[in-house]
Amino acid sequence: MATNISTKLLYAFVALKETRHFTRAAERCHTSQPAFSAMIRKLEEAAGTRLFERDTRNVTLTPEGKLFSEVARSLIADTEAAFDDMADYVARRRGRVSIAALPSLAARALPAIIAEYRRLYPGVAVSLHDALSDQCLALLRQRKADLVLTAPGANFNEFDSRVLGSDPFYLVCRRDHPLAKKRRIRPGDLAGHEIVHLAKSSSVRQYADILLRDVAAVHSGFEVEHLATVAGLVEQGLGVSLVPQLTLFQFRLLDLAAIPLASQEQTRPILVVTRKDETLSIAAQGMLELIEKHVKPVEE
Amino acid sequence: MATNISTKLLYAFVALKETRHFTRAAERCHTSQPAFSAMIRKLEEAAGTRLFERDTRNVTLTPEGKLFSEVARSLIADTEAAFDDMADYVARRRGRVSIAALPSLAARALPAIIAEYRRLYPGVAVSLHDALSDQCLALLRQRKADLVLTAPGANFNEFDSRVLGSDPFYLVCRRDHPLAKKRRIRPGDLAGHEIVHLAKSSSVRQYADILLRDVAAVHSGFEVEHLATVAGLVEQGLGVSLVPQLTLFQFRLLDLAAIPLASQEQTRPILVVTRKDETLSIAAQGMLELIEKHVKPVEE
DNA sequence: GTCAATTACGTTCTCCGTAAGGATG
DNA sequence: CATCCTTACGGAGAACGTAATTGAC
Repeated sequence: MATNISTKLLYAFVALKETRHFTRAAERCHTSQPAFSAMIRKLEEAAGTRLFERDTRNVTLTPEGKLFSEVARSLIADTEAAFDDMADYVARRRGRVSIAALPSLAARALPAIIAEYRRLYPGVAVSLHDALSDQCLALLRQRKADLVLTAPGANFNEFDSRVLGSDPFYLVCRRDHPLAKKRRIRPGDLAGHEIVHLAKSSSVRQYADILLRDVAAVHSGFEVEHLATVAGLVEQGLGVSLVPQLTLFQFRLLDLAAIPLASQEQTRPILVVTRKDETLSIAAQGMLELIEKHVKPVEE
Repeated sequence: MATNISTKLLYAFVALKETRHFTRAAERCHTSQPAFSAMIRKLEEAAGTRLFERDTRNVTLTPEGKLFSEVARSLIADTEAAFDDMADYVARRRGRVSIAALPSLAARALPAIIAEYRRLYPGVAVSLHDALSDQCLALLRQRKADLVLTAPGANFNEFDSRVLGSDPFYLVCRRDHPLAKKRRIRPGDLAGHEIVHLAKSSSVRQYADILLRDVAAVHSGFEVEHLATVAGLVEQGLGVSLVPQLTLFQFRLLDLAAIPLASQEQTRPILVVTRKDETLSIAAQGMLELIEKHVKPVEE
């Protein structure tokens, strides 16, 4: 029933239709003339009727050949379009990639990566969501994001995740603060100091809380949403804060001191999270490679 | 460049997409599982990328596979539609055939043939033009007719023509006319009788003129367009006429006498005329076969 | 007699099926 | 350890190219 038709036969048909000459059509198809005859014969068998009327002198389309002629053109065009499209996606001349990332990553690390990506693959549409971890994962679940950059949290079993790098914590304080003179900070050093906190929903806060678990720090009473606000409060001497390296740009703007924590274990891992058992699109793979290229050197 | 893609590969793709299982998809394609794997591999090579992500447990579409999936469906559908259409034309479930014929043929012989054709092939659109010979040939030239039934005339070299049968001439007259008692008429018998003529543009007239070339017949002064008018005039005793057998029905309606001419050579050949070096459509071939089946027995 | 499509025929190559291999849960 | 996709391999059939044949002008 389902006769097997190959594009080769369609190309042969079009070549013969246009040349009206077996020998020349065979040349155009890079094949010998008898082989070409066989292809036409095979196509005619599939069609169930002669498509060309021919003798040794003339080759003309039959009425059925004329009917087939119109459709053959569009079959070829559609097939070529399909594979050309596919080649565009493979070459990242077309496509789409959507990233969701923590605000700290979205603001600082990602823009340069995205800029390079767009330079390499201008045809691919890139979208970026900056959101807190839970919302990033929700976007991933809803397929509104392909890649998520975040720090570890609860319920990551649902996804695939890989460590991209780790983001060490720093103490930030005024340059005239007593702790500003230290080269390294241990959590215990913070005992008795007022701490400006981010909201509990932020991943930075969750890691900071772990760091401060056994420390008698004084809560400043400030618990704000944005790092820029933390920076403003710290600059006014209203407290110090613990933030990851990737957010330091916010504090450097105000000429605050940033001192690394002594313990290297006290870092916030940065993960790339994807949906489980699903392949990244080629566009997204390219983005991931670029992210790894940029982030890895920062870590080591 | 032009990669050769066969429908077989597209069917394999769809089968695997729907079953998500190589072994079952292979069964659906009536092939062994390794052969099926090879087909998928070949399609992926043509696409330039993996279309399925698979391990021993799961088979899922890649993002590129999803893209291809949509287009594969329509490629298959278009190809099937093309060949199904062709099968319809071959089986004369669809198509078109246009006949142009002399009025005498169109009125009497053809309706029954066309009726049978429509019964056999109800899907084929049949059109019929009744016109004089020159106009029939003009329709053929303009491709508004596929088949012409007419009598020989000038400039038939432009076309292909075949004799279908021959239409012997009859004398028609009132039953009380002196000639009505004869069993056979020779042209000479008409000497002195008034003749009712068709217009000179008709093929009947042209053959009648040849028959009367050497006869001192009296022109009645009537030269009319339609056979029905000839019949009316003859019925009123205003003359006799010479007409081919196929037109006699017009005269029998009025209970007139019709006597065959003695000389069998004095017949009007009936030709089927087609365009030179062009194939008849399958629909038209069927019509021609039916015409030959009906006309041949009349002749012999 | 020449040009061109078809047929004949031997070779090559692709495709297929069986059987073994390997990965995964 | 059972499932199932892949690789290996040998054989069958298709496709191809060269050469001979047929046919039309």
